[in-house]
Amino acid sequence: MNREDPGFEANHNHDHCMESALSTAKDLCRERKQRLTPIRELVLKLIWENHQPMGAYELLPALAAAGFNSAPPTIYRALEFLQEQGLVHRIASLNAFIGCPHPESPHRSGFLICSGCQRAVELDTAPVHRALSESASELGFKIAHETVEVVGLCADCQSQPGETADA
Amino acid sequence: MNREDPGFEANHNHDHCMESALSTAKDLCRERKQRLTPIRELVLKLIWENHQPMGAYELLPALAAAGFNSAPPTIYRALEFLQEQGLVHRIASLNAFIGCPHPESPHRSGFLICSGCQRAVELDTAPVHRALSESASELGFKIAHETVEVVGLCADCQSQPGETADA
DNA sequence: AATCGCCATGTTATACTATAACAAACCGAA
DNA sequence: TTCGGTTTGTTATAGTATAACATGGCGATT
Ligand SMILES: [Zn+2]
Ligand SMILES: [Zn+2]
Ligand SMILES: [Zn+2]
Ligand SMILES: [Zn+2]
Repeated sequence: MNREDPGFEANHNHDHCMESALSTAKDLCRERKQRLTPIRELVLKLIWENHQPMGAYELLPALAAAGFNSAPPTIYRALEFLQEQGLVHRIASLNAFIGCPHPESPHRSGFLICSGCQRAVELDTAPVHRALSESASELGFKIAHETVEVVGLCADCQSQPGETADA
Repeated sequence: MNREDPGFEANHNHDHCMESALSTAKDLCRERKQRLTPIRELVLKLIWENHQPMGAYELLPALAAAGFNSAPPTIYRALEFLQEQGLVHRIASLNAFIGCPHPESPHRSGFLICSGCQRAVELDTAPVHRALSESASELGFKIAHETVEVVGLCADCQSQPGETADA
């Protein structure tokens, strides 16, 4: 546990990062008496391998290649399970799914999404949540769920020529 | 201009609210030399009439009823125009569109969405933006666009029996 | 070990959301 | 009036997600 979130750093140890996420997932599912079946584990692995938001249909070919059925319900069921366990999050503005770097406890999620390199990192949403809570409570609104997805350019991509900060 | 944003108040003057939005839209388009054609105006009217986020395909029948072609491109083109002019916003987490209460100038948008009555109100996102900017700048991330969509229960719906704050 | 029931997966079909591509009509400026 | 760009019509298709029911595997209980 307590893995590092590599953020937008391109040169972190990908393999370690992924293995660590999978191992944490196994531990958590065992603790919770949930079944991390081969399909579910494979989907989680694929998401971490790519290390960027992945569309459901992008994942299907790899499922087929691994010998599983690859009709849409297969992948959506796996994604549903992984989301319920907090192992992946859905990014609504991209129709895509990404691994959660700290699935041990449920939490509000928010993302910075780089339009240059397509990577996304999970934000600490506490400050955003405080701001939202304040606005909401003025209206007597009771928050149940927050979607916070910010598109822009990461530090690396800002220094690449040709990248502009358009969404 | 300077219309009131009725927020979650159920008993505001709907007709006035809608007429005002349409009249503002006409003014803005004239100023900008953009053409608020009958289809575009009708789509905007339908969105304001319902006064809640509307899916593209929910709007199509009314287009057909008004004698227009009602194939999907018709509605998406109108919505694209209205978004470009800032007259409507898209809510990604709902795949839906809603009228903007202050389209005079471009702005970041954010929404509180009531899961009880399906209404949505546009937030003042300045405080949220400050919080996001701070988090982003720590990572050297340059923000281009923010999606902020908060689901919960409005004050009215909290007092209705049977409503819970689940998203 | 056998049984039972639940959960997971397979399979087919379909709903829902959005865009591509090209033709025809319209509209406004020169 | 003519021209050229914009808007709309039309057909087709891409992309995202779920319904519904059958089948199979796994694990708890006996
Ligand atoms: Zn997370
Ligand atoms: Zn980047
Ligand atoms: Zn707005
Ligand atoms: Zn409400």
